[in-house]
Amino acid sequence: MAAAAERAEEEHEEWAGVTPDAARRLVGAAVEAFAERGYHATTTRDIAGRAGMSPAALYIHYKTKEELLYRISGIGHEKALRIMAAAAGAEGSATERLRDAVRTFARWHAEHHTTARVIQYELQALGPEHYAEITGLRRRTDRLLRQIIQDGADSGEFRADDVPGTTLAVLSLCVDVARWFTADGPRTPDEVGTLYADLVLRMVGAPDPGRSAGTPR
Amino acid sequence: MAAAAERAEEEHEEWAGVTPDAARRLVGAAVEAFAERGYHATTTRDIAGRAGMSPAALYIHYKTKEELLYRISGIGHEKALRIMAAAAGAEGSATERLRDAVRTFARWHAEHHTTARVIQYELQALGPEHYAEITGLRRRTDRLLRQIIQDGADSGEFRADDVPGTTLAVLSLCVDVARWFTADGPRTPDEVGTLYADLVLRMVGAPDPGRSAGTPR
DNA sequence: CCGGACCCTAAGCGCTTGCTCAGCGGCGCG
DNA sequence: CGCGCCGCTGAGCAAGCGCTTAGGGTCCGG
Repeated sequence: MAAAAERAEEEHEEWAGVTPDAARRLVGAAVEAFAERGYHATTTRDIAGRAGMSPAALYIHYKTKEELLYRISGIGHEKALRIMAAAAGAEGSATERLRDAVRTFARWHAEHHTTARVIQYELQALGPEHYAEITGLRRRTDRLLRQIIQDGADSGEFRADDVPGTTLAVLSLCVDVARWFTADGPRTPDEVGTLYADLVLRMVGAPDPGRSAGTPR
Repeated sequence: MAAAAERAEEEHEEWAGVTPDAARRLVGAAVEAFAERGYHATTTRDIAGRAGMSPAALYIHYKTKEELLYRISGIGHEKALRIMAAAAGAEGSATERLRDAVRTFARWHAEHHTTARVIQYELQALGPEHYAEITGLRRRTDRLLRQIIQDGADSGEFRADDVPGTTLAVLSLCVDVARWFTADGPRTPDEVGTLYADLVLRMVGAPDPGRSAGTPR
């Protein structure tokens, strides 16, 4: 029991904004459980147990199990949106911004693959109005990425005939990292990020730097 | 041939190998339900109801609900493997084989997105030994694709420093089609296949054939 | 007419689920 | 010290779950 509680708590303090302490422990425990077995296969007893408390304690901090998922999804998608926004709003060419966007976005999905798995693959378990709200966040992320690719296509840096389709593919690539990534795999989150950034830049037909011909920094 | 009955079940033609008729109807109903709500959120009563029979009838044809998922996963992954094998075993350059592999593999995931969603995203609900068996099929699919990319890298057609990583990314791209594709979206399965084939060929740095209306740098 | 093989159903069993509620213990404050 | 507050628990409820069982309708060879 105590071991389970400690393990839940040693997780990243990505939930630092959640108070009080018991509510935060519950979020951490729920993310772990949802990522492992999926929302519907996880019981409230399991979540409470991992957080080191009785099943009834969960309902002091959250009205329902679905509200827990909603809180997790909200925080996670807001974080993902901020990452994309930081890259999209930076100075630099479309190539530089796209590289940064894919690198950081894919890296986050690898590093926080448990959280990412929950927020990307358990969405359908949300109630209709919560689902709609979260979908709005995703659409904003999508628009930011699409604008980068559109900019590159307009300026001639990229060769993308189908900007929405290419955007979809890039986003799909990054998101799906959460499905296959494991901490004990051969790649670090950093490596996944740079690999994916390289692959995507070639996918959009960006000029190839540093490979055969050196480019001025 | 019971033409009328078969036409009524035309949605589920891909399960033609499943007999008797009631067992096939159950498979079709289960795929539909699993794809919509997920394995754990689907009840045996729902499956039986969609198939037009009582809950108890399910257990005449399948020992458990998990066995239904196992049958579905087996048939689906064997089909996916055959598609990949056909492309990998064809005559032609690595470029031609990769284009064909991605085009047909991605197209199948779009056209049969309900089945694909179940077999790719509900795997964890299988029991350990069934899971291991299905994972073996996936590994064979992976190897076939990796060999194509390796061939292209060896012959100099592709520029892929990280062959396993690139293989993972390509497979991930195609599989994830099942997650976002819907029949009422703007793209047909055929269009998804050709778009993805183009994107992947550029991703591996294949020489650019007479491109359409691209804007040369 | 029989008698069993084959499919199917109505009813329901044992269990787990999400969630509730009366009450308890330790803390801060008067 | 006494008292209220609040986070929490033990016990448990109604509902729904996967799955079982006893039996009924239909067809067929005899």
